[in-house]
Amino acid sequence: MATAKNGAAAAERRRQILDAAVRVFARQGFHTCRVSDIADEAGVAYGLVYHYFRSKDAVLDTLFRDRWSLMTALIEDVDRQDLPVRDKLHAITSFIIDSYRHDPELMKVIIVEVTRAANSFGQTHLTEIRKAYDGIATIVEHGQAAGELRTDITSQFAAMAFYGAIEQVLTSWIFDLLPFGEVEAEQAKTLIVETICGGLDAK
Amino acid sequence: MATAKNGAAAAERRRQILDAAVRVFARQGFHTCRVSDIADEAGVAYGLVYHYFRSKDAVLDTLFRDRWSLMTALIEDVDRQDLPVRDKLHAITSFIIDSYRHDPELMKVIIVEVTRAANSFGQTHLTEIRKAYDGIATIVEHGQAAGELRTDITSQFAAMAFYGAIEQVLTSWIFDLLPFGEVEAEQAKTLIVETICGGLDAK
DNA sequence: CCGGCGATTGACTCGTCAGTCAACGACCGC
DNA sequence: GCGGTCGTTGACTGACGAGTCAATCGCCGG
Repeated sequence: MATAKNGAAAAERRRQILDAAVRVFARQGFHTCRVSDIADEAGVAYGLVYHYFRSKDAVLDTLFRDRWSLMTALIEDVDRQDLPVRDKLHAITSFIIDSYRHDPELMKVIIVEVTRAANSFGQTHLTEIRKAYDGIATIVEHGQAAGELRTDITSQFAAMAFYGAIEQVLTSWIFDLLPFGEVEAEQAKTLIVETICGGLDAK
Repeated sequence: MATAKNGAAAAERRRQILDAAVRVFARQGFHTCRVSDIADEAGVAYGLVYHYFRSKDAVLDTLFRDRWSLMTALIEDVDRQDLPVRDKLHAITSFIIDSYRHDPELMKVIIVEVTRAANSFGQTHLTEIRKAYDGIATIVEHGQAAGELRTDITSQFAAMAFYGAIEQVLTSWIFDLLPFGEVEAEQAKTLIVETICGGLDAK
């Protein structure tokens, strides 16, 4: 029967395939890799991938959803706290950058294959992606209401600029356009918030 | 022989195919469309696409290079002028947004299929893309040297934040996350520069 | 008119994979 | 140790689409 042990083993196998998929997608890209590459990387038979996932797409869907839901949850959570806007935005930036530091391959896949691929996969997840933007916009609105942020820049717009800056920095790390390390990661957190809130103008 | 008339006719045919490709890529995406879709859209035979282009990739390459080279040229040109940094950044923002206003489908293709698809096509054009980032960074450096911009934010970083903000706004238009029109386009130009230079903080 | 050359056509080839499925194996309860 | 269930295997199929190429067209110079 489907005992707890069986369930755990199944979850482990599933994880094994997902982890392999992350490595393969990061290395070769979703479109360029074959399902057999994932199976080989995971050390399982081709058909087993289809035992755990409906299709190749479903594997990427799972990777994206599992991770993205954490982010939207965090955004909502942060907004509920009683903090200065800067701290809220810093918390979001930290979360994203730490996600990258912790698992660069997974973040590469999510950004390159989903978030930035709004034509193919992003289209499917547009609602979820939008949810993150909207959450950030809400935070900005609260900051505006509290008099912390200027009101002549719409919250939707500010959210796009903020998120766009973060994603561009991650992308520049992913493709080695800017150097990445512990130091750079910490600096980036401050710099992004500082740029967006403080602006580039000399004082 | 290859007379001037023949040459002109050939250029026209080539253009015809390129224009069709823009429409098809914008509608269906590069990976999802077939070469026959481009041929059908252009009203020519399948094989003719291969008479004018080495491969399907070459069509997209051409579209990207033709447009992107204009942008890097503009960036270099703007930097040579004696203007306040804000005006320089405004000029770049204007150019990109006007490009979108003038030919949204072409810009959609370039952003979605190349710039934001650094894994597949972007990889091929990484050098050209980088050239634009570097050009913006140079402008920031000159602004810093002139005392117009703060120096505690590195120019590379500032360039990423600036470009990232622009691209995110375009992306939000492309996928109908924000409304687009003449008014929004003009507002966006000011807002992007204002956000990046002035910052979101209330004064 | 004719010969020739480049433009144009579209049926065909050929490789590539996503997804299927029939068979095999390991484990468990009885 | 027997039967059954579910995890696992990997060869196979069917669809699809990029790129080829031999045949046709139409223009132009002689």
